[in-house]
Amino acid sequence: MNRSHNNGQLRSENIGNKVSLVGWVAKKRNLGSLVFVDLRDRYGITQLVFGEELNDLASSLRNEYVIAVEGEVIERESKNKNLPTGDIEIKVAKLDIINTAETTPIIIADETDALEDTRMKYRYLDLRRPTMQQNLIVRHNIVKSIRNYLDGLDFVDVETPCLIKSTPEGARDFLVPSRVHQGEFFALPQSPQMYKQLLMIAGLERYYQIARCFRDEDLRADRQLEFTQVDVETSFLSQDQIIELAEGMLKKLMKDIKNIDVKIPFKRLSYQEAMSRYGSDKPDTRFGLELVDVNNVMSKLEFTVFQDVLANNGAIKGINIEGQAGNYSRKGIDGLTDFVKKHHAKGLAWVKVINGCLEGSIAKFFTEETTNELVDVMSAKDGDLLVFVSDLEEEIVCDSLGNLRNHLAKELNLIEPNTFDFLWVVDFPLFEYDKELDRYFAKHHPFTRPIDAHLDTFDTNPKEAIAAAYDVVLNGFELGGGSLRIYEGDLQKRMFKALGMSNEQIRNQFGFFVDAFKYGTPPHGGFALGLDRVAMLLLDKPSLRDVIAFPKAASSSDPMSEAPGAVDTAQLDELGIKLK
RNA sequence: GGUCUGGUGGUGUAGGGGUUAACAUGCCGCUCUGUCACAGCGGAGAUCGCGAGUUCAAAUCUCGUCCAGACCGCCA
Repeated sequence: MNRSHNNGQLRSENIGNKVSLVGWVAKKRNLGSLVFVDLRDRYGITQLVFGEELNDLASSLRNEYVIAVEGEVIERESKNKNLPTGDIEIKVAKLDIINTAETTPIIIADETDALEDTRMKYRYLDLRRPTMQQNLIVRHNIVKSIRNYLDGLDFVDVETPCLIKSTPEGARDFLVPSRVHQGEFFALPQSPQMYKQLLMIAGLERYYQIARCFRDEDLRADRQLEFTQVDVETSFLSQDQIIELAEGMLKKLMKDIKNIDVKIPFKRLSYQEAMSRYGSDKPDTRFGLELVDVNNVMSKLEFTVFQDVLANNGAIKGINIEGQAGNYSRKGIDGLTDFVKKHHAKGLAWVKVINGCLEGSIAKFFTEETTNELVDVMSAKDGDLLVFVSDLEEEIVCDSLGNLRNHLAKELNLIEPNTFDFLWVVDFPLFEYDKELDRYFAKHHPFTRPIDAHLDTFDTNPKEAIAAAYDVVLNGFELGGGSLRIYEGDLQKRMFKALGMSNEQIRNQFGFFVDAFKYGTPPHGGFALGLDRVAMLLLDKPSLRDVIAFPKAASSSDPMSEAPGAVDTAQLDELGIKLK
């Protein structure tokens, strides 16, 4: 198809040009013998005007017809300053209708009133909306910026396989049956973790990949079954050097995409500090509402609930919701209580500070002295609302208040738009204890290196062991993370043992990996960045679905293709699979 | 697996025991030479997600079921 220009291109300096354009009919305005058509393509909208001689044909146009026109660029009698091409229009001399279109189920415009459901079913029409195309283009530019950055630093893009061995640590694997080896399965990678480490053993030194990863877990607005990671691994670099590398990448990205200069180095918080101040290992640091430890003052109250909790090594923390005493009625506070209960808190105690005195659910337990102490420790003043959660498990206190923080920030509009607050969370625990299974699991993954100080003791004192692991957090979302890896074979074996694996299990699952470590493994480490989340945050979208071309719905299926679907028995027979 | 919310013309909503099922937009037709959310007039389009039940009567109440979304569990 010959086109001389695209639909976002023509300006008043083109007046008099003979042009040919193609695109979709976005809108027709029929004034009788005069017909206007907005012609849309990827690049924008150009107004076409049809005179009497083409009136019949132009009148037959419907929305979303694909057409080609030839004509002359003329100055508009009345200009539209909302449109880049609004000074001109095309006086059409020739109109070809290339294809017709039925009425679309959703309106093809930036603003659609269609619900998620309908948009997903007709995703190809949803993606025809300029705003969705813009999202995909920005995503492309993000990838381009990252590739440019890494290419400039000598990184090599290597593809790793999608059909791999299942290693059932962490999330559930997607399994793919093998036809040739009946009864055996490949797994889709949750990340290219072992392969990128093998590439370091191979001596590539600097690897990256825009890698598709798969996890068979339930979806959320910020979680998909398949997602894309910027996967990076390096040899011979320290933790600080890797963090600098990632910071440089993100700094360039923010400049390239948002034209924002972010300051490096980013803030750093230890895991401990993040949890105690924000109740989260991915805190949103764009606003205050920090958690305050109030064990001391609360222990002085004649309040049995708190006394019981403290007597049994529990925790009490509070948040000062500044200036909001007047804005939260009993009912409003009930709403907050329901919210923390969803996160397993048993309740929400509260007091309002009014004229230096306390009012509210636990006010009667305070003396003048303890009131002053509380006001002091919470940095409270008149008009503040103080809320508290107590529990035997500190984790529940932190988690519920951490979530309440985010909830309050939204409810009270505390977040300044277009702010990007990057932060590293470091010094993660190496292990996580599972109460039900009564054993330790790797918090990150089993290849994560303990910090040097804990190399001797991580397996004898797993509770205290700290990992050389780091997460980068943006606005309350975990963008990515990484670690230094274990590069000594015997250390890796000790790690597997600490995770409760027998020699046989190690052999079966990680034999090839352990073997590789024997032949000169360099110190290495890296990180991975969730590309979809980066795109979501930079585009300020509430869901990953807005930045993935063909995402899955929350029900783990695709409303458009209706995948997953049943397969016929011949296919199953070939695979040796019988359904129950 | 669990909790909550929702499902009504193509799309988005209102209605919550008796209605001609309302509104907006979209769609179709007619009129119109300066529109750009064109305007004016006319019109078509809904077995109210599905299945049972209660009732003289169900979009409306009850139960079940399916679908969608948010959240919890799960998940880096």
